[in-house]
Amino acid sequence: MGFCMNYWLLKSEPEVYSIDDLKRDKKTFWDGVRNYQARNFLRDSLKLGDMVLFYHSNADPTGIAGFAKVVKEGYPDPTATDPKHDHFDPKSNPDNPTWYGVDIQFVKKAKRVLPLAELKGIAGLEKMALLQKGQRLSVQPVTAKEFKIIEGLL
DNA sequence: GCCAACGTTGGC
DNA sequence: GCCAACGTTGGC
Repeated sequence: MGFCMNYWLLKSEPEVYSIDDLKRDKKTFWDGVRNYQARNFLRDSLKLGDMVLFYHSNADPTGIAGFAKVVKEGYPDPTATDPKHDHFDPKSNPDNPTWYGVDIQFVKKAKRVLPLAELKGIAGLEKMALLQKGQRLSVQPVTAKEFKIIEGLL
């Protein structure tokens, strides 16, 4: 760890699950991702100790609300095969899981939500995945440089 | 609530 | 394999 730590951005609608919910729970299973590209990151790329920017989408304001870290690497998402669950996927097979999640732990709340509109104007973030046109992925890589710029503002 | 940008589905 | 129709995401 440390050596090859990576950084990520996870989006959540705060009305569904906010940074305050994570603060209360201390730790949560990041479930419900049903997009293959995001799934690949969760299953293959998020590693123990990686840092996470917790992003509030569909919110007022939308933006970076806090920090978390990965405390358990990808494992199958049981909500995908639970017919009673909102995130049930009738096509997924419990013997060959399609959908994965990770456990994240609360690190800290941002002093203030850093709004998307403000991120767009910060030097050094021009290439950030979040700011690229049409970027809707709910799990995105962040570079060390981008992470440090944002950390320095919060 | 609107709608652009994507992703997925399914007929052919 | 193409692509139109449909569903979802998410900023505004």
